[in-house]
Amino acid sequence: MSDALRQFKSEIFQGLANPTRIAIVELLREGELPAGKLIDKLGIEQANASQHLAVLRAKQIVVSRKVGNQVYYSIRDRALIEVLDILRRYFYAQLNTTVTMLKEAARETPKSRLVTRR
Amino acid sequence: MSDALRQFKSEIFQGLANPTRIAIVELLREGELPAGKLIDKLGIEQANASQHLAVLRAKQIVVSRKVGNQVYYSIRDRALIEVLDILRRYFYAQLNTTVTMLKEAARETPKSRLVTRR
DNA sequence: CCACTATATTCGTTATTTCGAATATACTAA
DNA sequence: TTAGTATATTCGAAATAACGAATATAGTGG
Repeated sequence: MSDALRQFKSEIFQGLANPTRIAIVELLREGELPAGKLIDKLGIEQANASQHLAVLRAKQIVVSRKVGNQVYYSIRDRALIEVLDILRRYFYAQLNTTVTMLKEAARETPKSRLVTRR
Repeated sequence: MSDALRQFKSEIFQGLANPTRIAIVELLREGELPAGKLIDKLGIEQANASQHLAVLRAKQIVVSRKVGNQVYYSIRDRALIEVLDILRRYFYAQLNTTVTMLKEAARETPKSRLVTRR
């Protein structure tokens, strides 16, 4: 695969590599919202929200349009929602795996060993 | 959605937010490889590759198993490959959009204006 | 034991990200 | 014009990431 494509992918990931920005994308899942609404729901500083929105714009994850005084944001491509959905499933799959492993470990290992081991 | 899930997602994205690490994941797409093979194909410093592998392990993106002298890496969950595929399609979709927009702009705007604008 | 190979970790440096505070810009309404 | 609201940008500090050089660890075969 080309370097350009790898670069592009890593920039998308970088754009989403922050819990606040994920929250923003998820708030936009149902459609566009003005920046002010986002700030209210996120409960963070206005400047900070605006900075995160700038990152999302720079990485082409969202687009904005101005309406009078306000700026409406929306997700540029539904593919990104799909990505988040995949990761949600992935998260729960991993959770199950972890829990299963813990249960097995508990069954196989006498309690006394659990305490003193290593 | 829960904070924990958002945190988890952002950590996955952080894990993939680097072209070298994307290259690693793509090299592992067809199955496991020992670290040495990865280093050869990536053409980077051994220490650097090992550091990136440590990040991928920490974010639970890959798993490793030791066989004698070597450490074999593989992708923990195919879902991540799916994510990369979605982004590949997304990349080309965006490319098309951009090209189309450039073409339209060129048609609508006389050449003289393209030079002097702003 | 020693020497060798494969991989990981630590360290120091430089670059990037994140945040809040302050400031700037753009729009509306009077 | 001025005042007010919505949003963006700049600045400086603290935290985090990335890299190569050096070193450490674990495994294999004499």
